[in-house]
Amino acid sequence: MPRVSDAHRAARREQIAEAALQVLARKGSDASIAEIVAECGLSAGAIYGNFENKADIARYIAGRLLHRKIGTLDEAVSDGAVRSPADVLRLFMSLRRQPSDLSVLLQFWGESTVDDGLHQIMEERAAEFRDAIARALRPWAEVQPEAADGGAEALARRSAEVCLAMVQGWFANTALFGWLTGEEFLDGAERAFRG
Amino acid sequence: MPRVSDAHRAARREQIAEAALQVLARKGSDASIAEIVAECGLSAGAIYGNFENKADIARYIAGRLLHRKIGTLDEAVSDGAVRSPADVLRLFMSLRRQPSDLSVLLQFWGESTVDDGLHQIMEERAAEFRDAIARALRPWAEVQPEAADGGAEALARRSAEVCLAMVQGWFANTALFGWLTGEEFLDGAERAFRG
DNA sequence: ACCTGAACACCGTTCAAGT
DNA sequence: ACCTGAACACCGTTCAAGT
Repeated sequence: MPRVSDAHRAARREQIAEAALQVLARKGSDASIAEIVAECGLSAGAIYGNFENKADIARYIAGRLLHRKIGTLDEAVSDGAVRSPADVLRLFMSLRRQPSDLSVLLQFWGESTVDDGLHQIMEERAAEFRDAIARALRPWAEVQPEAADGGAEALARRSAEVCLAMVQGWFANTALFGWLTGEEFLDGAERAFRG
Repeated sequence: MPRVSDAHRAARREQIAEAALQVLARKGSDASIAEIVAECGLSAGAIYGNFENKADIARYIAGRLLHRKIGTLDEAVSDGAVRSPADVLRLFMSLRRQPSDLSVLLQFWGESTVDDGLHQIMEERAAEFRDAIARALRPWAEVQPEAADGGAEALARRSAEVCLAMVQGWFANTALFGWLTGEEFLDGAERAFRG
């Protein structure tokens, strides 16, 4: 009878991950299992019955965190309107987002450079995110003069890679320094790269 | 006689920091004092005689790491030539740089969201870096039509903020995914934001 | 004055004993 | 079947004893 057990297990994992996310946002790499135990109301043993180890909890959270962001973007551009890279970024940056999520995302970037399992998850999610942006840019790419020879897909993809890198920059800059709103960043980029 | 002692102390700190940088690049947050001890050839006690604690070593390394990058940029633009934001970024990205430094920098970003002392160092260095870019952009800003009414300094500063955020994005994207060379990123940005 | 390394408190992980 | 929490190995930090 794995039905009940699976649902129970999924709920427990979610309960533990939610608690761990809170503690990570507060303490970062100083987050201890003892604190996660206190936050989720279970025991140390229960955590290790549901996750392989501490790094495994981070991997689970990373997958969920990025998945939500991507879904929200896909939904917002599903009307198929013509949107320039700046338009798509403006749309994405205007979506509601928790500042503490940004902190945890930056912690995951740092961990990724050293934890192969986490790195693989980040790469998968980044590829999904890039593809979502490329889909959103497709109508715009079709009407660009330099893509007349059938290169619209390549242009959309390359532009999506650039957009993703810019989102990363805006995330890092916002989480660390808070110098620029999304508007200011994009307006500034348009002025600086106008040509 | 603090002369000999100070020089000795500075050399010891450098020796320990250099060893810690190697271990951080390999192990990230799993780096242990025992490994740093093995790498630098001293004892645990010697480390705590020269640094307050493990986080203090990271702060010391962070200060040095970013300081070198800024100095190199300042030197490269000291001729005062007119350079657009894309030119300045192209110049900076072409400067030699260790990939392992990028990994450690990303780890520091993650830690910064949770370690106030490290965060303060990152903010100071980022402000220096932004000011260096703004100085490099000043000749360009002077000849922009929209800055005719004396707003050249404000334009240079705002553009420098945008450039720094883009460098952050390129660092993160390169360290994590390696999708784009500096050239491809800048060319793509010019095409995407041409207007 | 500076260094060593055993000692201490704490953390991640396990597993025998409970329900 | 799942949970508990004491027990273990290991890590960051200290400090008495060495030179």
